[in-house]
Amino acid sequence: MTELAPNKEALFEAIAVMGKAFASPVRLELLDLLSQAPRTVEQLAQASQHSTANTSQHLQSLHAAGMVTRERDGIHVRYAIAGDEALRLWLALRDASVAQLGEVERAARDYLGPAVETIDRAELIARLGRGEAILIDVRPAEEYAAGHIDGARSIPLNELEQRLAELPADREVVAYCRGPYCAYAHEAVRRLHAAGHPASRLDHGWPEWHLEHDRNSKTAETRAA
Amino acid sequence: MTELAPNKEALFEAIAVMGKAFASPVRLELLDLLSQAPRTVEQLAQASQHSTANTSQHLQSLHAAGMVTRERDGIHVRYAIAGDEALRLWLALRDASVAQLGEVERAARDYLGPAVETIDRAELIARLGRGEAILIDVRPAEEYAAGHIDGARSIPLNELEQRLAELPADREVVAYCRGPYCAYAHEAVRRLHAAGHPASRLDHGWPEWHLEHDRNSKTAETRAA
DNA sequence: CAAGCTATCAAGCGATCTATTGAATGACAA
DNA sequence: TTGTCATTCAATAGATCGCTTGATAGCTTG
Repeated sequence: MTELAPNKEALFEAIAVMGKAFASPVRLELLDLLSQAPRTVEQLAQASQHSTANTSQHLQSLHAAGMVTRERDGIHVRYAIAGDEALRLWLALRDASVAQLGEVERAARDYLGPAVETIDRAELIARLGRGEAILIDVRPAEEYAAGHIDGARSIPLNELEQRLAELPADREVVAYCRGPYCAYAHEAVRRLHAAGHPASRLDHGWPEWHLEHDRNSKTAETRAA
Repeated sequence: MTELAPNKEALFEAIAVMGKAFASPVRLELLDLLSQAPRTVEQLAQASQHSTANTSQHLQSLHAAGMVTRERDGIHVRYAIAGDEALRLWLALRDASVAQLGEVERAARDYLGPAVETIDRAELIARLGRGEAILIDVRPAEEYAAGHIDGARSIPLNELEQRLAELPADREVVAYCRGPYCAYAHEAVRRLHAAGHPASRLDHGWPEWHLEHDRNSKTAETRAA
């Protein structure tokens, strides 16, 4: 057979750089945090419970793999996910893991606690249209500020009990958070039920919604560029 | 803030198992080979120029990550890509690498040689419909046997010169191979030009075509299941 | 310009990964 | 049963990775 492989290895080696980015739980956690909102190294270090130096090192791997962008902001360096393509890839890996590895699903179930009533995108839109429900974002306020579903109101999980009065008693509350494997919305629905308030959970988090909903506008952007 | 992270790590750790599968050039090469056709350990070891034991070890990582399936075939063990989801993920990672890392693209260009005329899916269908072109698959015969574009004829690259007579001189030849980063089709077009035959290259390989083309039937399958 | 803070760099140690070697398992055929 | 061959298991050295510590560079404020 004709020999056609002088540096085929180089090709796979280059792709493996990106693969390595996904090979560490720490980096995946950082990526997950960044898929909610841009953050500084310090914030990420604190959120992930690692030293600043170590966090910085992992962020550099992710940067080398093209998964995140880096930007000086005064005295800080702010990292963000590299774009919708990178976000899509991360979500695809996560979903593939869940689909193909049973372990992931078991780990998720242990972590999320008892099942709560869940509705999907179409059902949410229908209920909002009929004025039957109100939508709340139970993530931390900074993440809401960095991007949220149109029409949602920010009630971080740790403020939920004190702010129950803000929620009209006659309408169902739909809660969403970081994604299908984030426990915030599950927990919020359980607490609302405990307080006697009708509630359910949206099966998408902000990143999933963003990719799905802004697909048209984004592809238009890409086309223009 | 309410503490909600007893074993959140377990979740990322489980996802990282799949990530690790993509962290080694050797595993990526095996995955690439398997995305063309199922193969035994021995065949894979020979194709990738590694020892049998080493190849087997890497295949087990891929299996643990849920990326490949394993099946006894008499005295052999035949590995195959785990399904369209796994194939989709591999292609997504590869394409994302190419899009985001400049290095990959440079490595690819070095490897592929001078540019050749390339047409896309729609153009191929149009030309085939008008009877202007014939489509050839220049991959090894086993890969053609494991799956090929409907209507293509198998002419492995190393048999091309001897079989020029089979090609009608009045029709353009369109060649395809393993994918956009495989050199076979590029080389085939150059050789056909050298022999005075009009030729061009399809911008998709068999895996891409398969995912795109069989999408409808496959989602129907999934829905039925 | 000096102080104070954030992020990165550099070096080092332990843990993990990779490829090799040789032995063990499992299927087939005589 | 015995021999043979493909594959896997087990053990090992060498390389790489991951986290820590201490030093350095960059920006901002006084």
